[in-house]
Amino acid sequence: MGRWEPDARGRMIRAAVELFGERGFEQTTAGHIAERAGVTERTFFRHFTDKREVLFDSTGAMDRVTREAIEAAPADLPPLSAALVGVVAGGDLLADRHEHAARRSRIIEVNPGLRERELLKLAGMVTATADALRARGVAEPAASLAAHSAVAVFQVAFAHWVSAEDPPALADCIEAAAAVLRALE
Amino acid sequence: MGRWEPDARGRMIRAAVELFGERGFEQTTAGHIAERAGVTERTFFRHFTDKREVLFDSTGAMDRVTREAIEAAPADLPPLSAALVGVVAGGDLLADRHEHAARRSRIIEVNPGLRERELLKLAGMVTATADALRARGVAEPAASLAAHSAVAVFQVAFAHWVSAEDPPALADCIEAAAAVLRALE
DNA sequence: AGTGTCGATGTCAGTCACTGTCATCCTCGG
DNA sequence: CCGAGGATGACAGTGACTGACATCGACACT
Repeated sequence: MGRWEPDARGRMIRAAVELFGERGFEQTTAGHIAERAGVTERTFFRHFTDKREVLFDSTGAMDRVTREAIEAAPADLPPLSAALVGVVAGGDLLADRHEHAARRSRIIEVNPGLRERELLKLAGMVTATADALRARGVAEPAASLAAHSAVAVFQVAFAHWVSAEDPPALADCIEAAAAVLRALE
Repeated sequence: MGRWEPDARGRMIRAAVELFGERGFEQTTAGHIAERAGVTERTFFRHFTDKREVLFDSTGAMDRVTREAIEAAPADLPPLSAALVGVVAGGDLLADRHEHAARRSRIIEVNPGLRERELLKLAGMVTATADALRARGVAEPAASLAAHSAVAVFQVAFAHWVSAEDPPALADCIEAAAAVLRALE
């Protein structure tokens, strides 16, 4: 690996979060981030496909965990329940970092471009969930609809969790939202 | 309005769809579109906030129609049903333009940036729907969840409708998807 | 030690999306 | 005939992102 300072990627992520918090996303250039991280702008773009992506580095892991949890769920669990098991497992990756999640959400919230990217990541979660459901034999369009519903539950629960002063358990937020969804007519 | 050729906006939209179809989105510069439309690049950006936006000019109208349909729906209709009335009404704006919708979708489908923008527009539809539901007295998080569900139904139904060789009625696709959603466990 | 491969980085030049600014030009009302 | 206003053209500038090429240092192999 490194003959230079190690963990260049991590340094860039931290630098970016700091700078976005200090001066805002748009006022921060890729060069600023690179400079604070002690690398070149070119290196920044070798690690992240775009300037936004630096805030979404862990979404791949969430997709994977979600998928695996659904695969591991009891075979007789109905589609929506299985999908919810998945998003709960994915949410667990954030559960103990409420502070960090809140700071990050505050940055994303105020920037349309970043919200757009977040939606793309959520769409990726929908795809992962639907794939995993199909792998258990759930047919279309039930798989996609269950996946969309579960991720919607996640979104609503996450938004509530993040904005809460006294952080409840994310899993509880998800369960509560799921209960409301099931009660819908 | 115009002392120059009228309908500059419409010309740019048509030019853009043509060029995106001919050479692809990324290979088409804003200058190309402007040139074919007989205007300046600067003028293009006066009409559209971004290069992508030229493909999403009618989404504002869909949001409005969706909102109005929900307002006009019977007061005793439960949240999800009311939301579905909304997206059906919104879908009606596209119902008789299957060919155009299909061509547009083909362009969007293959470009991550355009899919991202589409997701933002769908998120706008969720917001419009949730707002309209709250205006009828539906509380949170039920309003958001019903809105998300209805738009998910719309997405799934629209995707099926667009990819169908022999175009069925979009409203029927939506109803069918809604039935599957309600049968979920 | 000597050497060569290889992955990660630096350097540089270039394209294109997008913006601010200012002059210009119809179109309409007076 | 004249002035205000809206839309456009012309132009310069910033910043995101990319491609090509040189470099450096760890590691393996000899």
